[in-house]
This record gives sequence, C-alpha cells and structure tokens, in this order.
Amino acid sequence: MNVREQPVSETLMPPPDVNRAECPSRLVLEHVTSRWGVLVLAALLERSYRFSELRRQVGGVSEKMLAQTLQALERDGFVHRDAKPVIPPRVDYSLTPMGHEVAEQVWTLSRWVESRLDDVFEARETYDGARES
Amino acid sequence: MNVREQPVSETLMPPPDVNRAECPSRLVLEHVTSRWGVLVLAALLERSYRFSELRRQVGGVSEKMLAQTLQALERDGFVHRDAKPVIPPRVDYSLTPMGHEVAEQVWTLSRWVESRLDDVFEARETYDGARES
DNA sequence: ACAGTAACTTACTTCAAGGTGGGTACTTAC
DNA sequence: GTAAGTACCCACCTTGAAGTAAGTTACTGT
Repeated sequence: MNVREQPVSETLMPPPDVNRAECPSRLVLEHVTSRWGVLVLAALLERSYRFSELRRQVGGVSEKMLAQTLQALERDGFVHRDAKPVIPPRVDYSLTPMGHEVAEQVWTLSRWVESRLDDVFEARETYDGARES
Repeated sequence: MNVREQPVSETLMPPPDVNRAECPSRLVLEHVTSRWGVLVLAALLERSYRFSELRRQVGGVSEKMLAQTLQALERDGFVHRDAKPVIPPRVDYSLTPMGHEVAEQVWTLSRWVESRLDDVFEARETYDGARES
C-alpha cells in the first residue's frame, strides 16, 4: 500500500465541517457570532479601542462580558491586546490580520441587517397577522 | 417652523444602529447569528429541506430548537415554510430572496472559519502557552 | 490621608437557552 | 397489531449565558 505517515497527528482528524456536532469549528464560529463578539469585531474594524472606550462604543455590554468576549477573541487569534505598563492601566485592543478578515464579514452582515430592518418588520407583521385567530 | 409631518410614524424612530442597546436590529442580528440560525441558513442555501432532513443535516439540533429557530427565521422573513396538506405531514423549508442574501453571508463566514481552523488552533497554543506559570 | 482612575476579577444571582420525554394524528410497512 | 415515520407542541428541568455589584492594584492629584 505504501501509505505515508500522517505528518501532524497520529489520530487523523476529519476535515472541518460545521454541520458535525463535534466539529471544533463550531466553537470558533460561536465566538465570532456571539452576541457581543459580532459587535466587538465590527467596532474594532473602524479603529482600535481601549477597554473602556469599547465599552462605551458597544452599547449595553457589561465589563465582565466585554472582558470575556475579548479574551475569547484574543485566544482564537482575532484580536490583539496591547497592555501598556502604566498606571492607571492602558490597554489597546486591535484586530489581527485574521481578525480583520472576520470583522469585515460581520461588519457587512451587521450593516446588511440594519439596512433591511424595515423589510423584517414588514415580514413580521404579515406573519403575526396571519395567525391571529 | 413649517416642519412636515412624518409620513410613516408619529414617534420618529432613530436610524438603525446595532451599537445602541435598544436597537431592534440587534434582535434580528441575533436570530441570524444564533447557534442554530447560522447553520440552518447555511444549509438552506444549498437546497430546500424538509424538517427532518434538516434535522439530520444539521448535526446535534433537537427538534425543539430546530422548530424554534425556523419559526424565528420565518417570522423575520428569511425562511419560507411550505406545508403540504398530506399525511404523513410534509413541510418544505426554503429561503426567501432576503433569506438568500443573509444565508450567503453566513455560509461564507462558516466556510471561512472552517478554512482557518488551523490558524485558530495555533493562536490558541501560543496564547495558552504564554500564560502557564 | 483620601478620592479617583483603568482594567480588570470574583462572587452571587437571575434569566433565557436548551435538552428530555411525553403526546398527537394519521399512514405505511412488517 | 404494532412499530416506525412525520412535523410538530407542551411541560418540566438543567445548564450556561449574562447581569450586578463589589473588590483589586498601584499610582496621581488635592
């Protein structure tokens, strides 16, 4: 048979497929499409932000959720954290090249949703109207 | 002053902005970026599905969540539901023109995440390695 | 001496997401 | 006759996501 050995892992893992429940790409997708993940990425596309600036920009995030979201995005390699060793602390958040790619997508999506809001409202009225008995 | 009356609503509503906590576009965005919403839309982009086909296609969805997700997407005007009055019941789900537009975006996003999985893993190793004490 | 500040962390609590298992109504296949 | 498929709905319960509020650090300004 002369099959070459797997170069990276002994246990050969299946190709990524979000339709499989166990596929790790689902978790990554959930990080970027999470409630605050989308908004943080989209915000960082426009410019880099400090923690509290970002908190003001993204309406309604608690400190806890912002920190949590940023950590997940940093760990996945989408966000770069630059903590200056000064007092009071100053931490700048920006997108990595890879983060920039996702951010563009979620930014576009956000804008698209905003632009189609009226159509959604109309659809809802039709839907709700049809099932009132 | 001679200000013209608002043609649609008395209470003039601010333009859609996902960065505002109360903006209704956030809810719509959450429907399409929800855990199952993304996967359902992406699946329906390839072809229309019956309920149980879709359940088989999207690994790990419960009946309850699939029904709930489809209802939200239908109400927002992204998914079209076609129930044939036959026995056993047959219901076909497909994308509306508007749904097709979002679905393309989340499909692209899903595929992008799958393709960048290795980079994410690498970033995680770097991140985790840096903070082990 | 004491308040203020930035970027968190931690503990506690609340609420929604989600899973499980039941039922339904009818038909076809075994 | 009974099991399985179909597309659900409903009630119950668990888990996890998220909010609230307080504590932490180390320095600066008054």
